[in-house]
Amino acid sequence: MAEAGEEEMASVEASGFSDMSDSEFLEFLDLKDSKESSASLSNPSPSSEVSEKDDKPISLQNWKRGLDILSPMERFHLKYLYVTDLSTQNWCELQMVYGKELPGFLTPEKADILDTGSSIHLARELEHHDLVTIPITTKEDAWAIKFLNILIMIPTLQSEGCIREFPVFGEVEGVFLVGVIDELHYTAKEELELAELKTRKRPLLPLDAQKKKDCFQVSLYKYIFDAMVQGKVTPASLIRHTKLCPDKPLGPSVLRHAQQRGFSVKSLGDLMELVFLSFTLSDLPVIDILKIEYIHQETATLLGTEIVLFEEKEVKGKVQHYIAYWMGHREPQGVDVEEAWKCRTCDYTDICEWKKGGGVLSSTLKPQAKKAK
DNA sequence: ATTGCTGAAGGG
Repeated sequence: MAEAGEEEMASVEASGFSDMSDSEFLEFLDLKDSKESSASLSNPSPSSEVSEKDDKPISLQNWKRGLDILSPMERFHLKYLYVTDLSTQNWCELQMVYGKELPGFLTPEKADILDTGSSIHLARELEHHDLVTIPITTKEDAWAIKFLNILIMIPTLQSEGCIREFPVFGEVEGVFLVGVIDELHYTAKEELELAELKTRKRPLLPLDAQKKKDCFQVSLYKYIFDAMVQGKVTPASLIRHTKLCPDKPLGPSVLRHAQQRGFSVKSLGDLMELVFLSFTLSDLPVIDILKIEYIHQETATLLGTEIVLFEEKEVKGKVQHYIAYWMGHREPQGVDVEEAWKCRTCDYTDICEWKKGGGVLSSTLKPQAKKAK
């Protein structure tokens, strides 16, 4: 697309996962699982290999499935969550679950609003730096690009004072979270400020519920970012959660690009170490200020600004509650009655079992959550 | 493959 000039920073974009839509696995009632389990139950061979090791024999895994229903993390085949998974969970947990089960199920009107929002964000990003498209084939390549972006962006923040679309990741309350910070910059008072832009279809201030969700989102970013600069996010933790292969060869286009940027790396593991060092040795502060700006999509008028008070214990408590669902320790919940107005604009209102049950999950919806031990 | 895999965020 565009080449990087001398002072210009080019953020790198990966391409190559375009076939993802094929894997729209609809495991709504997961009939397949019950079949498998009965088959493997009649084939018991547990005594010899029943161990607490990571490498459980396949038969044991199936056997376990039959007795115990999978947690949502397992059922959706997820190794990690996005920050926005948790913030949409804050809006309505059940809506988020339906969104995972029926991906791409949105009214055209809503999709339009989202698209407009994306375009505005992209335009802002392009004001700041160019994008370079790099073909990739593996997830290791994709993460390598993410790491290269970080390696370029940290010094840029320190020298130019502003970066956009900064990737963050780390373990939070036992689950690995991945996200992208809209903007980081230093203020006149040398404070590090996170700025999140939210665009709105109608020129109105957001409701409290909207603000609450957005505040939670930026709080999560700070939570993760701070952990990164404090050296708490290690390559080992990253590898354990994402199951990335640090020694798998990187694609030629990725290697070429890394060299172009002056990084003499040969593997993903090398890049991880560099990123870890860059985070811990760059004198990056923790985030001082969390700011959200709401603008009108059509006119770009500023509708309001929120400065978010970061309350670590509260954020932590919320995350624990949300993660409990993902780990299968509790059932998903819909909104409280006083927030039932949210159902009016929900795309899943017709099928929602919470709504039908008037505030309890009807038993027909899904497998019961796994009991907490 | 008796299996595997993930641009994140995009608003309400």
